[in-house]
Amino acid sequence: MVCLCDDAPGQPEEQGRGAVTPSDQTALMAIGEAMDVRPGTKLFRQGDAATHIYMVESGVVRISHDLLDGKRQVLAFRWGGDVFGMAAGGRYLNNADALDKGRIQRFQAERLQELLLSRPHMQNRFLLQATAEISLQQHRIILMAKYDVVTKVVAFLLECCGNGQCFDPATQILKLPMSRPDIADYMGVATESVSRALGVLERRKIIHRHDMHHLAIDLPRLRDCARL
Amino acid sequence: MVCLCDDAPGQPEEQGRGAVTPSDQTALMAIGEAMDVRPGTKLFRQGDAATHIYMVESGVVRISHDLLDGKRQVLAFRWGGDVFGMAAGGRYLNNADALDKGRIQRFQAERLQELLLSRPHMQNRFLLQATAEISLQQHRIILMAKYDVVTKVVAFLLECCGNGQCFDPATQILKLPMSRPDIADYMGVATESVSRALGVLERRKIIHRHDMHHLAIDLPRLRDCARL
DNA sequence: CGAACAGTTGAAGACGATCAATCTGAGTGG
DNA sequence: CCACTCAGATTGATCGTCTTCAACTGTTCG
Repeated sequence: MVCLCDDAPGQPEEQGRGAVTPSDQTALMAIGEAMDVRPGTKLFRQGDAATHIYMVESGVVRISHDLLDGKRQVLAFRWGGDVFGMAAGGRYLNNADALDKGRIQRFQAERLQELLLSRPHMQNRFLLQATAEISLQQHRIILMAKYDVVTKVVAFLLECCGNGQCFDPATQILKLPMSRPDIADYMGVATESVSRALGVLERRKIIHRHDMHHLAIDLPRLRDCARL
Repeated sequence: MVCLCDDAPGQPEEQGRGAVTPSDQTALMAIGEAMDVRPGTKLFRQGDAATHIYMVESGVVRISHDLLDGKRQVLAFRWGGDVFGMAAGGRYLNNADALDKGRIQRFQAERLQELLLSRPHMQNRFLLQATAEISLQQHRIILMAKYDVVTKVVAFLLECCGNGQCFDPATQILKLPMSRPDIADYMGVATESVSRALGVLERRKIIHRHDMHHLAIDLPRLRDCARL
C-alpha cells in the first residue's frame, strides 16, 4: 500500500494512488527496470541481499515469511501501484512471489536512495506512505488480536473489494488470485477455518461461491457485518 | 522505535539509538517544545487533530486504540529515544498516555515537515526508521498469529529487557512500568492468561516475581525458550 | 480414465477466554 | 502500629472457539 511521489506538495491527488508529475515519473523510469512475471515467479527470498525496491504495475504479489517450525505467515498482498521490498538491514526479511501474470518495476536500492535524497518532496511521499503503511499494519494487529475467524475473513474480502484489480462493482464478482492456504496464512487461521467462514457467509446470503476463485458479493451487507 | 537523524549519511552510529550531529540536533531543538509528564498524562486521544510529532526523552508512553465494543488494543510502548504521533490522515488514530514520570519533546507537524524537506538526509533517517518500524510490526503480526500465550509473554519480556531503561543486567531485575491489563492488551490475550504465563515461567525457574512490577530474569534461559 | 491436489465438511481435542473466588499490597484512618 | 479498604493480581473451574485429524468431493492434468 505504498505509492510513489510527486514534486510539488499540497497538490490534489487525481486518483486514489496519488498523482505523479512527469519529472518524477521520468526520473523514476530512468532508473527502473521492468520485469514480466507469471504465477509462481519468485521475486526474492528472505535472507537475500536487499538490492532492489519493487513496484507492482499489474498483477498480485504475495509477501510472506517462513518460520523455523515450517509455518508460514503471509504479511501482505501487493496490488497495482504498491511498493515492496524496503528492507532496513540490507537483507530481505520476507519472501515475495507473484501470484498472477503481471508486470513489476524494480529499482536499484542505492540509485533510488540517491534519487530520493535529490528530491525531498518525492522522499516525503515515501515517508508519508510508510506512515500510512504503519497505520494499516496496526489495523491488522487489531484484527488478528481481537476478532473471530468470520470477521477476519470479512475484513479480508473487504480489503480485496477495495481493489479495482479484482472486484468488479458492476457484476459484484470478486476474483481471488490466491489459494485458501494463502488467505488462511494471511489472517493467521487454519485453512479449514477459512472454508467454514465462507460457508457461514454463504448461508447468510452475504456471498455466493461461484467457484473457488470467484465470489459474488453483497457488498453493503458484507460491510455492515464487519463492525470494525 | 523511531529515532532521529543525522546530517552525513554513512557515518557510524555511536549508540544503538543513532547519532545526532549538532546541526540536526540544534535544528530540531529550535522547533521543539519540552513537556514534563507524570503517570496518567494524556498526550493525545484518537480522533484529535494531529498537530504534533512526539519524542520520548525519558519515561514510557503507551500507544493504544479503543474499539467500538469497548475493547482496547495496546499497539506499542515507547521508550527513551522513540518517536510517535506520526499520523497520515491529519488525525491521530491512537491514544498516547504516559505511564511513568518523564520528559517528552514535541514538534509542530508543519515545522518538522519543513525541516525534513530542507534536510534530505535527516528525512532519510526518518524514512529508514519508518521501514524499520514496519519490520517490527511484521514481527508482531507473526507473534500474534502463530504463537501461544507463554511465547507471547516471553517475547514481551525480551522486548522489555532490550531497554536499558527498565532492565538492569547487573541485578537481572526487570522493572515493568505497565499494568497486567496493559501487557495483556499489548499481546492480545486476557489479563488472566498473562498471570498464568508468568506462573508457568516462574515454575520453570526462568523468572521470579519479586513483586508485581519487578521480575528477576534468567535472560539466557528466557532467550532460548523463545524459539523465534 | 485414474491420480493428485485443492477445497470442503465432520468429529474430536486443546487452548485460551470468561466468570468467580481468593490473594496481595498500598494507602487510610483509628 | 494495626485493622480496614480497595484495586490489582492471581488462581480455579467452566465453557466456547478454533485447530487438528480424517474423510470426502470435485477439478485438473497426465
